[in-house]
Amino acid sequence: MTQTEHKCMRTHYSREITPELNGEEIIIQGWIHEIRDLGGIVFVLLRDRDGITQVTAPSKKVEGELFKQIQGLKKESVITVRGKVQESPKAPGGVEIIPILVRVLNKSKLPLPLDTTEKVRAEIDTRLDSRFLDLRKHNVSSIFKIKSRMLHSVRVFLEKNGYIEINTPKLVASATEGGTELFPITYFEREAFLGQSPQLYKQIMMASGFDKVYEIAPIFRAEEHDTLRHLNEAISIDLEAAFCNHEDVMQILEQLVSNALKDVKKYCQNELETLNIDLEVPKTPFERVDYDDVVDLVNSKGVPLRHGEDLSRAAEKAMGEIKDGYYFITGWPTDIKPFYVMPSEEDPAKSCAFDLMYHDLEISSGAKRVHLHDLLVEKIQKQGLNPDSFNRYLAAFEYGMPPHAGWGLGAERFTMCITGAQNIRETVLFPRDRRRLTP
RNA sequence: GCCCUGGUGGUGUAGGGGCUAUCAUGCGGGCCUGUCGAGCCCGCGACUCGGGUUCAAAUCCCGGCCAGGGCGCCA
Repeated sequence: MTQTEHKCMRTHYSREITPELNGEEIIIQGWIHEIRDLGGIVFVLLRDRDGITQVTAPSKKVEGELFKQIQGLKKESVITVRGKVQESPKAPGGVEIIPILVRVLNKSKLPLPLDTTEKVRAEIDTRLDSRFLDLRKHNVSSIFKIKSRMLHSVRVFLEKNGYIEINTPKLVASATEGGTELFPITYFEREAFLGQSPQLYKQIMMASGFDKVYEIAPIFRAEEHDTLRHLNEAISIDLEAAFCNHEDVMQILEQLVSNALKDVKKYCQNELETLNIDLEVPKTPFERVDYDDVVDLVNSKGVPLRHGEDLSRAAEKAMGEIKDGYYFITGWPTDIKPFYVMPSEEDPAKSCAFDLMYHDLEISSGAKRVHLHDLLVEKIQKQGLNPDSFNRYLAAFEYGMPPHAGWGLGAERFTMCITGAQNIRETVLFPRDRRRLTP
């Protein structure tokens, strides 16, 4: 094989081959999905990233050497096929390729660690071990094409709305932010940690004059949770806006969600079809449910929830039974929210924090932040944390910090909502959970 | 971290003190000119690891590891 044969010679993807191309000579490239050798005629199903094309080799129409070569092909080998498009009602999709030349670019080891045709379903663990093979299945790759489009849509939407994309450090010194467990790492002669959230950094950016910022980046949480909706490494879509309150950023959030769904519906028709999903684009504004009412609603379902408690899993499920689609929970008690959340002016026991829910899943939480230095110090102390370890953060509040608000949206959880995935691991190429660190 | 369940060919499973360990798919070989979960024939390939009970353990008991489900935790 010469060097030039390595470059992409493909003229068409499977999806582009229509009966109108009848008689044309084309080149397709991909993997051998299946071979059906009937003796005098061989069917080779060639799979590329969007679809499958049938290559049909009748012994009468295909010369002896080539016919023999085709009979000897193996599953999941990578091949290039030059051939003539043949319109045929007997072929899947009404078209097939009569081969003129077949070149094997690389063979696959057999047997395969999992069945790419899904005659035998593999478990998620087996699939993740051989993720590259798992992703050859269109129903698996569709999830990631949708995730890609969603993230693209989010970026376009935020840029259009004047947001500046920022990058904050993932190697951090402080473990004093409170809350979640952090992953400790060695930073030369010191201990450092992997960032749990860009929260403090994006707030510091509010004192920079950028006004509106967002970041799409990984967050790391060392919690030993082992559920279908938690990861130890996830992608967070974070946003912070100055001269805004919680109502303003809730509006941005609901518009962003609705817009992303609209774009996915528009640009991912094939993927949605593959996944058998009829995507509904929700109308804005989303319903707002006050925390006080949530307590009553949950209790009315027979699930115990005391005022002042965070939602248990049972409480979330109860809400999922009552509410459909996307909705906000507002008016959270100040006591169960972090120090940087602004208490409500009318009733300081209530906060300006909100969660965005989809059925029984929390996909985003945000708030109007505390922008007053002294109040922030007071709140840090109240939570049993040491203000000294927040020096660099607090300094930003001493030289003209505007009022601001923001939120974080879990990219994987949002992808679950769009694709209907029941396991968050389905929405990450290489998930990191309590047990899995490879591949 | 807690509770429950499980670990059998490459994959997905049946069985549950003594069997030649079930079936499907796969893989290898053969037949077959319209397959599309192709079909038919022949063959290949497995009891998670360590200890214990027993004449005998894949099966029962204990522990490890791993997995599935649920919960907790998740500023």
